[in-house]
Amino acid sequence: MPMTKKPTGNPPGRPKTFCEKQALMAAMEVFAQKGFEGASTSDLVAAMGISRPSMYDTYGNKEQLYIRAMGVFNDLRKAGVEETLNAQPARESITQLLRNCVSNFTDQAHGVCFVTQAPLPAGAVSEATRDLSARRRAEVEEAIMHRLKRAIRDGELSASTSAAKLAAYYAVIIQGIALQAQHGGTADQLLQVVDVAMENWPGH
Amino acid sequence: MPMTKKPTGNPPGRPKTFCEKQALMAAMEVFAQKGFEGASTSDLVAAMGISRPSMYDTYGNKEQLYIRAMGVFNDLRKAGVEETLNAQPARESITQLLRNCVSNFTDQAHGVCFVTQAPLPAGAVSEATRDLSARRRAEVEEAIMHRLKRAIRDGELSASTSAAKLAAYYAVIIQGIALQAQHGGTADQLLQVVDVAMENWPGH
DNA sequence: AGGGATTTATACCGATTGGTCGGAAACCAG
DNA sequence: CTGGTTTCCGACCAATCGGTATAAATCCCT
Repeated sequence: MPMTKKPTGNPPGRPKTFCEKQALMAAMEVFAQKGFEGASTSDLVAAMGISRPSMYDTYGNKEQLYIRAMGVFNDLRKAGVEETLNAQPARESITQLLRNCVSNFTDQAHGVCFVTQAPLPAGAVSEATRDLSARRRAEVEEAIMHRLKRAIRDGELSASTSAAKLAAYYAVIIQGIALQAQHGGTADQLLQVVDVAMENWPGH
Repeated sequence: MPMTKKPTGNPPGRPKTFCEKQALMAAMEVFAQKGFEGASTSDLVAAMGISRPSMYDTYGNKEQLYIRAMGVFNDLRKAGVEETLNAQPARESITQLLRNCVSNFTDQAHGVCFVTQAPLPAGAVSEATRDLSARRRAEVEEAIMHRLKRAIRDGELSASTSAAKLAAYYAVIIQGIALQAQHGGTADQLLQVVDVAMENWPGH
């Protein structure tokens, strides 16, 4: 009986020399700071530590890489938002959410272009990607709305409160904070804005 | 006595065949809709109806053209804001200002990139231009603050009101409305946000 | 008519963009 | 070893970017 080598179970072919998820995180940071058009493929592959053809082999093209990166960004963001929203009573948790936005968005290293970036330059990206971007961005507003509805069910807010209106309001505040932070607004200034914004919590 | 022709008073050389201000308005619209990087020189000269060298001869380069266009945009905007702010009592005029922002920013043709555009891509533009952009953008907040201070002097608002904090708050609301509008928010939704935002006018 | 001044626009520049080709290199199974 | 399969990456591609050189065209004034 001839001896046969035990199969390793490894996939055939030359193995990858980099971690796909790790490279994706690096790409996400570049996109988050420079935006879709501002991030060149050269920027991206340099940050990812791989060659340009490797990027194209692995992720397809720049737009698909952006979609993946945006997915990671929004997954992380959504998880953080929901954790914040559920850690305390409604009013306190939303206050904390806004404060977290201030510190995140005024943190140079954070990168906020996935939040502020305009409808990805109309011609530069497919319509499907723009839709996806809009849908994912709306998740934060939805999370706030769900939290408000729960607060109404729990009796924290009166049943006459419009959760949708209030959620849209806080979403606008968050976007405004993000934009103002990118334009040079300081954390101190924006925390005061948060105070003002929370003064009209239903029931004074 | 020889007859001498009467001088026309016109400048020497071939006369311009286009109106500088008109071309500048066209450039402003392109920048307002596409942003600095998104607007290529080809886009610009096409909209301006002139050749590329004419643009460079007249305005210098793309960045200086942007500065001029931003100047026009902010002059017009500031004038409109101040007119709105002074037409009525403080609370009503600020309500109107926010509503005007909603209709302007949700109007496809208006173009809002001078408002939302991030700190002009760090490398693409000189530091001086970024500073100028930040300074001019702050004018709206200043106009609101002056209006609030006047309201305090006039007794419309209590002397304990912080005009600076409140102005920063409304500025954030405006930026948030601009961004949300660019991301697909409708006028109806944003008008409701304006209602909520105005509910915390000092003194209920 | 002719000289000086200025604007015109075609045609071009080097640099950078997103994207690809094709061969060398590294793994598997037999 | 051999052949099949996959990844790796230097070199290249056409297109576009912001910006310019050049020469014809058009005006003023004498």
